[in-house]
Amino acid sequence: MDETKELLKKKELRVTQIRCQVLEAFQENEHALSPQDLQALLGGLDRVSLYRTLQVLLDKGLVHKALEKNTQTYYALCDSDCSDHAHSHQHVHFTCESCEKVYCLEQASIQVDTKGYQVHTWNLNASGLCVNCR
Amino acid sequence: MDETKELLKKKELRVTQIRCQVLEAFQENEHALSPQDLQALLGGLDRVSLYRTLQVLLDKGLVHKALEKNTQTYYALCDSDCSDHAHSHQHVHFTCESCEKVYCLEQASIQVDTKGYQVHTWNLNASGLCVNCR
DNA sequence: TCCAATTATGCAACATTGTTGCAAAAAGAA
DNA sequence: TTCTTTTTGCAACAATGTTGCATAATTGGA
Repeated sequence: MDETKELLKKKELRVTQIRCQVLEAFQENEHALSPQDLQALLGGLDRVSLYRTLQVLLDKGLVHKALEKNTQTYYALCDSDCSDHAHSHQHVHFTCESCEKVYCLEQASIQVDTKGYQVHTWNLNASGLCVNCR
Repeated sequence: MDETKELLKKKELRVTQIRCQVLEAFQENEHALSPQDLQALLGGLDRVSLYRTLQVLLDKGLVHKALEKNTQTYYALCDSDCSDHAHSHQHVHFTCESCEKVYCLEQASIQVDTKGYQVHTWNLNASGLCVNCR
């Protein structure tokens, strides 16, 4: 059985074409994707269905919002241990200044000191040159 | 002379009502403001003029983009040493989960390790409880 | 395999955010 | 004040995202 089908069934979601297509697009691209990227990649699929698909994948913890940049929202696959609604935390998202792609660096580490503000979650947006462009 | 007028003259910008109003709004609020916040605070000013005003203040290094969140962009005043176009870097932006305000923590410090990606600039978005809400 | 119940999709219409062109108004200098 | 330059405000447009609803697809059970 397809990997995407298993992912969906594990989350008690119906297996539909658009959900498989979207998940496959994420699996085939190491960088984060916006709805606009997905429309370009997958051909002329319905905007509304795409937004609703992303919302479902968000709700079930299959993807997370990587970055909002220039009125576009970028999404990336979650790690397998990402539980519903408690995700999108402690991520480093990296935007390459050369190829403009957004990468989700799950393994990065960080130390913060925030002067009296009680931090629950954080999200680091870095930019520079990615592994391919440097 | 008003503080806002001095700020504008220092940057060789004309002193206009909307620019003073916007700068004063930032000075009177310790948290970051979106165009929508500014419209609410300052009454029914023209949307286009507001966007153009923010763009000018951005270009001249008087404000920077603090955060894009839920299709809204939040802006905050720059420090006095913020030079044109070379700003919005190395900031920590903190969203309070209780009052929803976005704060710009200029003084925070951070240490990052980003596995082979060459970081030029970064921007940390943290959330939790702010000084007033905790 | 077919049926029925449930869920998802696609379309139209709408809402919000942001942009562009251009004429009228305001700011600054002489 | 007067003239030049810049800014504002309006209209129209563009892009992103949302809602309602009828149609189509998925899934579990006969």
